[in-house]
This record gives sequence, C-alpha cells and structure tokens, in this order.
Amino acid sequence: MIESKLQNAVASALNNLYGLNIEADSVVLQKTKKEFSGDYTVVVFPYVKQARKAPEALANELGNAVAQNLHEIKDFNVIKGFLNFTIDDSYWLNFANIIADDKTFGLKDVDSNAAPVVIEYSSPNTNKPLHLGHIRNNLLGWSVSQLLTANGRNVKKVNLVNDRGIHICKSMLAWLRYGNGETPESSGMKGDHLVGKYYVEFDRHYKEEIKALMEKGMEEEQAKKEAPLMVEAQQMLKRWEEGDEEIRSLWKKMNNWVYAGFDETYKRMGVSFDKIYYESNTYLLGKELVQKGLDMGVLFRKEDGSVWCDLTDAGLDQKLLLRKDGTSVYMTQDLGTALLRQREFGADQLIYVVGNEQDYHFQVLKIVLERLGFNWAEKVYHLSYGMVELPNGKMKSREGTVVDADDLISEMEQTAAEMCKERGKNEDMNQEQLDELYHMLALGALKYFILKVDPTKTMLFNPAESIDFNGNTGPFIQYTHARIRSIIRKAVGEKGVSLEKVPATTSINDKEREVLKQLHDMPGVIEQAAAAYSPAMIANFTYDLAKAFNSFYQDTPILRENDPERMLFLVRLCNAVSTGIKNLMAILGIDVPERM
RNA sequence: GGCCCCGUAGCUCAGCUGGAUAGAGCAACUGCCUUCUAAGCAGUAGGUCCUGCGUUCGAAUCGCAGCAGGGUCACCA
Repeated sequence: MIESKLQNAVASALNNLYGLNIEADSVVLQKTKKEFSGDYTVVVFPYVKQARKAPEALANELGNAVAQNLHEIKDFNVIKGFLNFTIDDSYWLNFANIIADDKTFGLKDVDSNAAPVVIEYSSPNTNKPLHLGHIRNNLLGWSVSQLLTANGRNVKKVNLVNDRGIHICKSMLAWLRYGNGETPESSGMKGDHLVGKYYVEFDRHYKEEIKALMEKGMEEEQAKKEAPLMVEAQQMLKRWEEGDEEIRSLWKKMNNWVYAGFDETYKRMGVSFDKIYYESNTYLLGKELVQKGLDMGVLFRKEDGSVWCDLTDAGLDQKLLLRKDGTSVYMTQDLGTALLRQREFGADQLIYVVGNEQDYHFQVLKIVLERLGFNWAEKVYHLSYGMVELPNGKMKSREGTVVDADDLISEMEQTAAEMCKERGKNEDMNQEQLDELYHMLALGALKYFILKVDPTKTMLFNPAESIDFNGNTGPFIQYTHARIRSIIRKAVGEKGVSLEKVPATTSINDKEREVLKQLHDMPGVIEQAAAAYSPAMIANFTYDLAKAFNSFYQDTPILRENDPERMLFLVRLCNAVSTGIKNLMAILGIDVPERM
C-alpha cells in the first residue's frame, strides 16, 4: 500500500539529504485535512532541529526528493511545516480495479489450526431476564468476536452461565412459597421473566422481614443476616452443594425455564456461542484449586474455616475464596472455569467481556492464577466496558428501573415498522418479508446505537427518546446499502453491465476519489479496531464511508451516464462500496437489506 | 477514606501513538424530489475542549494540582 511506500521514501530521503537516521515506521503520516490540497501529510517539524534547516525549506527539499522516487506521487505543496503529497489518480483507479469485485475486501483469512482466542461474553445469571446492560455485553462480545475473526484470528465464543449460587436460591425459595406451582405454560410468561418475577418477590418479602426485625430494635446489618428468608436461602444453597435431590430437581426445572427464555432472546439478538459452560459443572474444580493453593501455601485458612488470599503485598486487600461453611464464591468458580477453558482450548488469549464494575475482580483473578503457578495467567484479558446509564442514573433491577431486553427489541421493531409504513416504499412485500425487514432495521438501529460508543466509556440511554433512524445511525447505513443494491440490480438487469469486466481507464472527480480513499483505509481501520477491541471504530468508519458515498451519489448520475466505460467504473465503485458496507456491518453483527 | 475510570456544541458522541482554523448526528433555521430510493444531499447558527500550572517549536491529546460525576473496596455476582 501507498502509506508504507511513502514512509520509506520519506525516511530514505531524510537520510540522503541530511544524514538523519529515521525509522520508516516512525514517520508519522496523516491524512491531509480537507481544507488543504493533497492526500497525505508529513509534518516536518520533528526533523528541523537535527537537519538544521528552516521548516519550509526542508519540506520543499523533502517533497522534491520523495516525488522523484515515487511515481505514484503526482504533486506536493508546502504550507509552513506541512508537506502535503497528492497521489496520482492512476493509483486510485488501479485500486478501484483491484477491489471492484472482491467479496472479502478488508478481511483476513483465518487459520483454524492456530491456537484460539477464547472470548467469554454474556455470562448471565439465571435468576432474572436480560436487560439493557446485558445487551451491551452481548453486542460487544459478538462484535469483538467478528472483529478478531476479520483480522485473521481463530475465535471461539463461550458463555459461562452462572446457574448456581445464592441468587437462584432466592428465586427458588420465593417460587416455593408464593408461586402456587406457576409455570411458563400455565402463565404464558417467558421462562426467564417468570423466574425473575420470583426474584423480585423474594426481595420484597425479605425487605419486609428486615423492617420488622428493625422495628423490634435489631441493627440493620444484623437484620439483613438474620431475616428468616435469607437464612433459609443460605440453607438451600448449602443443601444444593450437598446434592440434595429435592433442591436439585427444583433447580433444574427453574433453570430450564430460564434457558428456554434466554435462547429466544439470543436468537433475536443474533448472537451465539461455540460452547456453553455452566458454573454448576466447574465450581468444584475451583474448590480443588483452592485446596491446591492451601497446600502450596499461597492461600490461608482463618480460624472460622474460611479461606483467603492475602494480596496486601500487591497493594490490594485480602480476598475471600471459600466461605466458612465451605461453599464457594464467585472468585472460586472463576478460577475453576479459567483452568478448564485453558485445558480445553490451549488458548492463545482468554478474553472476558465483563463490565468495568468488575475491574478489581479481574485484577485479583489474574494475580491468584499467577500465584497458583499458572504461567498462562498473563493471557487473561479483561475487556472492560462501561455501564449503560439511564437519565436518572444506574439501572437497578430491584428498583424496577431496568430496561428489559425483550421489551426493548419489540419496541424497536414497532418503531421500524412505523418508519417503513410512513414511507410506503415496501408495499409489494409480503408480511414475512416485512417482518424480516422490520427486525433487521430494528436491530440495526439498536446495535449501531450501542456499538458506536467507545466500549470503555459509560453510555447514556434515554428510554423516553426512541433510538433514531436518521443521521449517524444503523438504518442510515442500511439505507445507503439498499440504494446501492438497487442501482446494481438495474445496471446488471437493464443496462447489461457486467461486474466482472475489467474497465478501461477513466477520469475521476473529487467525490469519487473521496469514496475510493475511504475504501482504501478500510483494511487499516479493521486492524486498528481489532488492536483496540473497539467496534466503535468500525461503526464510525462505516458511517464516514456511507456519508462519502451518499455525497457522491447525490450529484453523479450513474445509470444515465453516456460513456459506457465510465458507467462501468461508477457501477463497480458502487459495488465495492456495498461490499465494504456489508462486511463492516457484519463485524457489528448488523445485516443489511437489498431493499428498504 | 484507598484504588480505578471519566469531564469536548443545548443533547448524544468522534477526535489513533502531541501537529494546520476542534468534528459528526439530533434539536433549530435555509435551500434541493416531472432525474438511479428525500431513512438522502447542500448550507446557516451553535465551543473558556471542567479549572489552573507545567513539558514543547506546537497540547482537547502528555505530567502535576484542584473541582464535578461514576465505579469499586461484600462470607453478592
């Protein structure tokens, strides 16, 4: 590609002219700002001191030398210390020919024998349905998987279902007490929502008990511990770990309700996994590890029987790994699943897509794994993403301020349907096709809205304002794709344009060049986005591509072009853009329509 | 209180390893559909880049201090 050629040429010219020893990679090349003429800019200030030259003179000499060595350079100009190179149109045209019918442009091949990168995401608890926070997690996990795959890495997606623990016992207990045998069938409720209902129910009664105890004069702390419901839930967890059959069978029944519900939601979101782990199968391995740690002397047991890891020497606290009653905690099972996963996959990297509220947890996890003697601990990478906030703050499931995933998707589908009906462009489609389109646009809007924000940052979602379909949005890009496909259908069908035929040279104008330049950047952007684990970079780039195309489309008649060779070039340019958009949107997990 | 993250237009967000006059979208206001899909295009208006000091030829970007917001420090997950 031209960038590295330019860097090399600049570095060697600096050496020839002034004897400077500059690494080609260190030459900073930036895109020329649009108010100046040129394509790539080299800032010469960093070299003036060593070269003992005035910036402008240096830039001119450098420009001359580089232009002589690189035939791709048509021209250059100097403004202050800025050296702007203009690339010859023959380069862009040649590039257009290369990509015109390349279906996988920008994507790298995957070596399926390579050690995989195992990415865990979703990781739901089975006591309540998925909400907006989970949506961000799922969309990020899926998209980063696609992004790494696009970059040639062998990706395995895994889900760790947190199917055991005190939380599910709470739902179980509440269902036993207040459920009257209610089932998804009897109530017509989605399984995960039904179990979630009893989790809320538990909390309500639990709070009443606390209140009652406090009225009798008990301290809040103590009341929380001694409330009968809580005591019973803990007993239930103990019985579960002891394998009590009655408890286990209830647990299985309710979890299966939840799984059926989750599967439906995953399907609607368009995410899937190569392997699903259940903590009920892995926590015992975690307990073994704790025993190993005790034997090794890196963990210690307190008088009450609880097991801890002392991390004060690493500037952290002491961390509990086993309760005094012997039951395991979050960290225990995470140790076990990490080991299991490493054994099964021989992973090159272990990525965990988990919210930044757990930064501390993963810091500890890595250190404990190291101390247990696992040298692969360094392969653990916590892909830490920011919370989704509502206008009045954080979502709290117990306070009922959550945005439910299923509800949100349904609302989006309704909005999409309204938008389509308003425009009345799809009246010849049948209901099945329409529903498919509504779903595609609804998810396009939702996914783009969430993924375009830098994953590390907290983002705001306002339920009162529905997600936009205009401007910097998924549907805008989907629309751009649909318009392009429409042109191509007509070009091939009515005008008999062949996409395979190699076009002769033609001239290109500014708008066309902008589109080509944008496409030219695509492989580099995918690389950068993968390195940063940032679908947001893909989203913003795709938007720029669509915008550049629309600007070109607006004032370039394509199907009415008289010169057949030029029409062929324009159609092939369209084709390349549609492929680019399709591939980029696929990285975001967004489908693009042929019509809308 | 300790540690971590964050503060850019009325609102939601871009701005990569420091580089030219800080960009988009939404909202507001102007134009453009007998021409390939107007979910579009072109334009106007809107900024002490939280504040201060420092590093340098040059700082929204790096460092320090302060202010504001959030997270976390559970025998919850």
